[in-house]
Amino acid sequence: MNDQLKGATEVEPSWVTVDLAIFTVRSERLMVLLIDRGRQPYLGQAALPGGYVRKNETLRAGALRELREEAGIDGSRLHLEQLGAYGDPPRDPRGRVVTIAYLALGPDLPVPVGGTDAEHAYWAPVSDITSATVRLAFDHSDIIADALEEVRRKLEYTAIATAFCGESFALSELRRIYEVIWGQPLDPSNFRRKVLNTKGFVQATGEQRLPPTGRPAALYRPGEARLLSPPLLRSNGHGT
Amino acid sequence: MNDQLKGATEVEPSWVTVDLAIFTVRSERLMVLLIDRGRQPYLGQAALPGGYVRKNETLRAGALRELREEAGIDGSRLHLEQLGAYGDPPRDPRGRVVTIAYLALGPDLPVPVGGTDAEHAYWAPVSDITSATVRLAFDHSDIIADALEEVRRKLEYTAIATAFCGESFALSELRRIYEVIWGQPLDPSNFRRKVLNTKGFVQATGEQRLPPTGRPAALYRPGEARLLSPPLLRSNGHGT
DNA sequence: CATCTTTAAGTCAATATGACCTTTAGGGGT
DNA sequence: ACCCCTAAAGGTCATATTGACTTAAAGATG
Repeated sequence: MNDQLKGATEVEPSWVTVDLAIFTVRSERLMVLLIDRGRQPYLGQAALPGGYVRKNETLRAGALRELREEAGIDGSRLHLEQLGAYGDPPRDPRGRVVTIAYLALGPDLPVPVGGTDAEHAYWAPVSDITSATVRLAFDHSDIIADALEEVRRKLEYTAIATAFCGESFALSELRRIYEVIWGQPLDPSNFRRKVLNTKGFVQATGEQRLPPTGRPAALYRPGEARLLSPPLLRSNGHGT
Repeated sequence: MNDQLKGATEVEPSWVTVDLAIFTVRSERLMVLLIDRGRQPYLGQAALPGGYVRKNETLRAGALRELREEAGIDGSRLHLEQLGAYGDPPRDPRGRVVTIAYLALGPDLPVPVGGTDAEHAYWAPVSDITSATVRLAFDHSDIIADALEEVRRKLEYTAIATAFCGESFALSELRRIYEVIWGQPLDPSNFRRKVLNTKGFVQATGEQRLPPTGRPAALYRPGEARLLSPPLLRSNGHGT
């Protein structure tokens, strides 16, 4: 935004991209959408979907476009927030590349269809990346690690967990989101009490759903609250 | 990071800058460091310090350099974190400008000396900007508003408040930080109990300080904890 | 209609919080 | 020396929240 140094010798033009960490919960695991790169560098290696920001396009619009183009996902119903900028030292003779990472959260999304290119898009367990089982292109492993930390913390003091659920959901589904992402079981009764006592977290639809077995569950939809106060904390301390 | 679209018609080179929202507490008010712009655009108007990121320089290093060059502040003792990327639609024929905003927090810093250019640097009350009393260049008012929100929230669940204090401080000084930034009084006794019972928040130095009047205050230094759990919440709800 | 499973609701001790009060340790004035 | 003022330090107590646990309710199955 400032132009004080424009034209100074050390200044160079840059390329700005957006990369997307798209999270969902599938089969009891937190998954992230990956693509296999169809070109250099890192040809054939797994990476986050993303691409160059176009002229006259806001960063957010670019993220939404990539979401659609590379993952075949309509972003209008997803939670989408900016994670931050990653601008490691240049590795391309054409100039520096700075990527703006976006975090997208959605309900158990359909297996993505192939993107615009011949790139294969698929869900991978986040644990495979954080445990370094899968090695990603660029610094995408770092981005996913940051995204995971962000999600874990935000589950505590915001209502984003509902972004992983569909239009309506049972409290046990919402609780499963927490359990999967935090990697720890929660007491069903205490969770229910906490969620229902937090004004605006969820809103009863009045409908019910029959589980495969057991008592019918009341259904809820996301409430208007964005922040939870007091927050829903993990039992053991999460810091020092 | 991704190169899928490099060379496509809609892609353009960009200019990457860093802008700094440097906060401190002076005379019972939260202040932000501003400069009066010495060139176009927005000549003469107030703006955040910042500038172009140089070749082979990390974003963080660029922020630290600008901190030193434009504000005369040694950033090694400040809290410095990335706030996010701001990439409004291009307004410059040479291409898009994306700025990476950084948030810096420090103790009552000396009145900054003039920067490298003839630009005048000075502290301005944040309230003057959020109340639109002072109009800033670019979208810097938005950045400051976001920074303020970030700081207010982080006071709750992190130990960043100590970043506003010096090497050692009395609990009343730490409390004043909260009161000034949250804009609400806190019960001294309850605040003390909370801070001292939160392991790792502060650490007693064993020394004392004589206030202008009243009983000597024990001094503390920042603890090792980065996160507070449970958090130190504002009394009234802060969102719905 | 007994049983299984899951949701829903209740109990109770431990902990944390908010509001408020008392004591302590200085300095200043008389 | 003594009293008063101020702010720090420490304590009380009712209330709210949490964690661990128990009990009741509503379906499906055989």
